[in-house]
Amino acid sequence: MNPAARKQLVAELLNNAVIESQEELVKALKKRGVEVTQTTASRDLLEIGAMRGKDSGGRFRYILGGSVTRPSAKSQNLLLSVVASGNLVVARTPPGGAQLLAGFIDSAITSGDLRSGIGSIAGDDTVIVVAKTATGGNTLAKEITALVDGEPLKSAKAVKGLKVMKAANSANSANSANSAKAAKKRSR
Amino acid sequence: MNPAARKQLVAELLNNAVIESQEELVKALKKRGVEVTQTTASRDLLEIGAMRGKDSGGRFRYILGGSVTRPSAKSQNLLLSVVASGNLVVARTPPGGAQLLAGFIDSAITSGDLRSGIGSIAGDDTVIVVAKTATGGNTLAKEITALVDGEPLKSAKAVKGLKVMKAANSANSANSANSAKAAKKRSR
DNA sequence: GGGAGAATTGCATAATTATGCAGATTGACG
DNA sequence: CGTCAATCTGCATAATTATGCAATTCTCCC
Repeated sequence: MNPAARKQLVAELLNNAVIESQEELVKALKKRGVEVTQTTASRDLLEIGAMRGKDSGGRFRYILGGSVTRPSAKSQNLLLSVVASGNLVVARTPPGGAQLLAGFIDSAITSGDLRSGIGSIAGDDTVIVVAKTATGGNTLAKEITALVDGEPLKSAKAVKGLKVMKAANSANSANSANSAKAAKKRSR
Repeated sequence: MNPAARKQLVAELLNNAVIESQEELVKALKKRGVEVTQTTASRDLLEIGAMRGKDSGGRFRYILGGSVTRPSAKSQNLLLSVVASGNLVVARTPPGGAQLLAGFIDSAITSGDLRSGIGSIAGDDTVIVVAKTATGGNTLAKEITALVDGEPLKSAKAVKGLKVMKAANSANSANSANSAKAAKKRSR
């Protein structure tokens, strides 16, 4: 059997069965009439981008990972998804991109480009934006999407009396410490 | 150093640097004042669901896995309490464990295991999870509890007011202070 | 305070995976 | 057909990772 076809078979096996080790892969291949050693199994797995880890059941397993690379440039794919619920919007970013997006959103709020938002708080890859009204999440989500997509939402009218939300006045001490850390990172 | 905090640090390292081997992880941790052996590094990586493979450049690399692999939150006592308020859920973890739990929750949301949640945000020992519907906090709290641990945790009960997060007791406060100090050293 | 039991960690080592090297196989070309 | 170059494969072994076990530390709880 030629190597390309064998790799294809390995990929199918990984998707349709639990392969816990290379020795197990060797056996699975043998059962299908393909005899190779652990050496070749190792090479095949590396070449098709398989990865090994433990699944939810605590067992080892090889899987075919997607892209191994993590985005480092946060300019293009900064906003991965936007979902609204009630007065909140949850925006997703690549790991580490939340602070940047939050700053962008805060800036838009201050400038009046995001009229229905009153502030945001960022973690590592998630930003929560608070809408002005109790049911304003949907509208806000659309505004954020449009804004990041480059739609000009320009408005010279500043929102009055609104301020970037800080959790420092929260009743919870631990949470305020967390938020303080996040806020510090957002210096601009 | 607290194991949960160390695991969070490991997760950050994996996201922000190329870690090619466990020995390299040991060195990276040492540079940040955390001294452990390869044994502990191996266990940490398995418990946070890291996987090893080759990236596009042909180098080995550990990454945090996606849907197939997930952290064993239960065995780590990662989830201390869950309370709901309106469309929000507040989950508490040991100091430094919030990022880890949030990753676990986000993974569950992405994979569809947490259907009533849309996203989470983490501080140091607190995670806020947003429910899909305006009153979905209660349901979400139950789902989170069931997901992390087959049986309900102690006092995983929803409350109505916003004063849901009780301040940590004295012992925990000390730990939180230490953890906050450690967190300050971390770059992100 | 102090004892019981759980959790954490490192050592030594088992288990597993990766790789240098040499031989085998294939395909192109004169 | 013979030769060369490239690819593929397995063996032996290096490199790396996982784990049993005992020692230590932490957590309750009385």
